[in-house]
Amino acid sequence: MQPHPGEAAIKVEKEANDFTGSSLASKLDNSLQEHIDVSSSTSSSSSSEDSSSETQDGDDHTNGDASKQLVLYNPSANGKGEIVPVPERVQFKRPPFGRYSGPNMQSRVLPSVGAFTVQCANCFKWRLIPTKEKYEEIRERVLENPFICEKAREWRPDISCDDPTDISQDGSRLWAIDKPNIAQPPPGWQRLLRIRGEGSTKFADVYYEAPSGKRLRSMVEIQKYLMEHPEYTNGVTLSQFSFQIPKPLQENYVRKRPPREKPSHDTSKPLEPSEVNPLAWAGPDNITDLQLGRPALPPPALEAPIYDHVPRPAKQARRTSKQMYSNAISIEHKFKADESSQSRNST
DNA sequence: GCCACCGGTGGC
DNA sequence: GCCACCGGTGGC
Repeated sequence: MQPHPGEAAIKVEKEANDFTGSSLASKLDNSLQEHIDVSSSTSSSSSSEDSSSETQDGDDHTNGDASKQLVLYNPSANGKGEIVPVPERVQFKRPPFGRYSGPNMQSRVLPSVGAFTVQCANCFKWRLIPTKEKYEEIRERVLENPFICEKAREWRPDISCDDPTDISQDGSRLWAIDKPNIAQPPPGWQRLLRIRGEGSTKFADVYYEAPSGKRLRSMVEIQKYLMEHPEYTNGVTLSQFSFQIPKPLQENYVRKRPPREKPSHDTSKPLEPSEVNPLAWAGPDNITDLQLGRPALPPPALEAPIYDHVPRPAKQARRTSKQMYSNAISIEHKFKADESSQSRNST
């Protein structure tokens, strides 16, 4: 398969009302959505906003009621007012598979999150956020304090809702919806998001890098670390950490878990025809919850489900007796977002 | 030996 | 289905 070269990415989007505290969700009926845009590789000069006809969907109202959305953006060098979406298209040659691409593949996979974007609550256009820090700051309060274009004046003096969107979901990137209101990491700490490759069992991983450089991957580890390092604990509390990961818009980006072992092979209840829903077969379950308020993406997503049996050659021996379902998509892109490389330059 | 990354489980 | 957690492993 050979997806289009310049389109390793996709936009991801979905309601954010599924983050744990559903309380929040309920309170904002206009689901906010954040997006994470991971630049993938490949060509395409993803100009910041090709409002080309391609997929005119990310821009404006990606979602009728989407009010705020965030996308991850890698500020690369500039980070000032200049917004270069997807700066580093690390020309990595798409490793066959993640890290198994051989010794010389530059740095593993791809860096990381390509851009941080937030959708204006008023005009619905996307505004690239210059730095991860700024993005985190905005994200921390999106719910109570929706983002609007005017706020971008902080780094782009003349920006307004009249300006075209900074970036559109043109299929050149992978988009993911971030969770709202995630606390900013404590001073000295970094919250890192690593996007996994397509077909993995999870979309991403969050790590916190402590002031000491130690990386922690769960609340349990954080807690333990804090206890063992009182020197970094000044006012740091667990509430400042969140391991919530964004959701990819691309359906099937993440491999689904096979149904759990049914305990009792239940045959007791014959299915009613209606339950079977003979028509259902046609319904690829994509689309489902991402109603973008528009016809659906021209889907790069459609090329996803390819059931070839090449489940990422990883730790093969690791399988239990369950089967291996693999809908490993032949991924075209193996990117990895990486914020760790981001330098702060906002303030 | 370390660690980044991936897989998978258990609980809800 | 999602989330939290963490074991294992390959690569360095």
